[in-house]
Amino acid sequence: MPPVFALVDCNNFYASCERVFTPRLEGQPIVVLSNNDGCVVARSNEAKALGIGMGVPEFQIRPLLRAHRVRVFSSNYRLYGDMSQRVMETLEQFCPDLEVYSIDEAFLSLGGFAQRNLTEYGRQIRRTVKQWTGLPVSVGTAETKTLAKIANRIAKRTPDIEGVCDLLACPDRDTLLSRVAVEDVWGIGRNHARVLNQHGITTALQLRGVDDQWIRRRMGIVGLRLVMELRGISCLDLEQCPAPKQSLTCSRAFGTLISTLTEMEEAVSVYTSRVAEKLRREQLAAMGLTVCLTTNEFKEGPQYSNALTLNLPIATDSTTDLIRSALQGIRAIYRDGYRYKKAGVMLTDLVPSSQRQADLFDYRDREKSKRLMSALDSINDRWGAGSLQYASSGISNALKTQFHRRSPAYTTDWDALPIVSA
DNA sequence: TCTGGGGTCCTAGGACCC
DNA sequence: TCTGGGGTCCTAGGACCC
Repeated sequence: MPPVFALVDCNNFYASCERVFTPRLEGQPIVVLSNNDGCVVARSNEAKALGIGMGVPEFQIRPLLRAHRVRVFSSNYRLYGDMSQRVMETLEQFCPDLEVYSIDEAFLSLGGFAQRNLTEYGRQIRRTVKQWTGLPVSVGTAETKTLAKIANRIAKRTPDIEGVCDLLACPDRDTLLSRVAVEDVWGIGRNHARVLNQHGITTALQLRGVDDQWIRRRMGIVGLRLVMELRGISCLDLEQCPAPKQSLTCSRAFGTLISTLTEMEEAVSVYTSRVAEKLRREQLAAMGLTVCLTTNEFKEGPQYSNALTLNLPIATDSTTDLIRSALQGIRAIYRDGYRYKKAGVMLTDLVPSSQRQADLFDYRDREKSKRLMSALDSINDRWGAGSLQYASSGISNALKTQFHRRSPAYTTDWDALPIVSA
């Protein structure tokens, strides 16, 4: 049975999530900003039409935002995460073979649905997701994941096909591929696009026709696989059970610059607590910990950035242990005389927490630590992140990430339920 | 004044071993 | 004093994704 993939992708996901709970914003330009209200991370179609680019710093487009009365939101990841889960649960009803590829997209394996009219099936998916979650999605189908991505892109950009494109049923595939720029192909980033353009390859159609040896030399095995996928030979399978995580990170830019070790220690302590929570949620323990810090690269003045990796004596998921190591690390690389913009903590060499190796010299009471951590997690889960925290995390507000324009947690907080009035 | 955060995979080169 | 080839593992850096 030849493979058939569908890619279902939410349109302008974060912006659409905001709109679901504020329907009068339908037709209005919306943007959603990153942490600290720094950059644009999502745009409604109306905002895109104003020429607002992805990743643009907010302060650069402030006059434009004001002139066109663009609605601006800080990012609200709890809301988006919850909405994402609802979309995925809806998709599962249509096809149990589903790979959640990112927060706003999923691949479905429709090999067994080949006799069906896939365009019609896609429309049904689209209608149902819209009805059950309020979110608009686009559907692209083809015989490989890479082509399904392209089909989805076509579905989004062609107004008269109602958000669904089945490339298998398109008689003029070559024409369609000739209209897709090579940098818009999944897996082609800025650098590869530049090299390909230099060799006269500017469209997906041209990329499909390149010489195997040439692409292997230029872009390695990844490039060759990509070209095969464009030719309709499936090389990327559906990955239903996500591979266990290899690393977990918490890093943030500060609300304001930091220039004391005490503040830096507080920040690192907070970030370590966050990443330790993630670690326990994944039921993993870490054997490696990396701390890093950096000054503001966009600013004049002395620059410094550094990172240090520590090997932990035993695999651990205890916030206490991890903070101790992280502080040791940050003290080693901290230098006076700089104004720091950002710091981060990464956990590596992750192992399942159930099969942690016991250490001969590990005399601490593991059970006690486990009970402490689960108490900590349930309190913070119930009362909000950071309700209970370590003294080393301090109480200073300077470090707080800023979200001046955040929408309520409509779906995950009883106090923030939207109010319907007659 | 103001520029995000969190991941994965591949490759080349060096160290080391037999 | 001369001299080979192959394998594995690790790391850093580059490229990509959302």
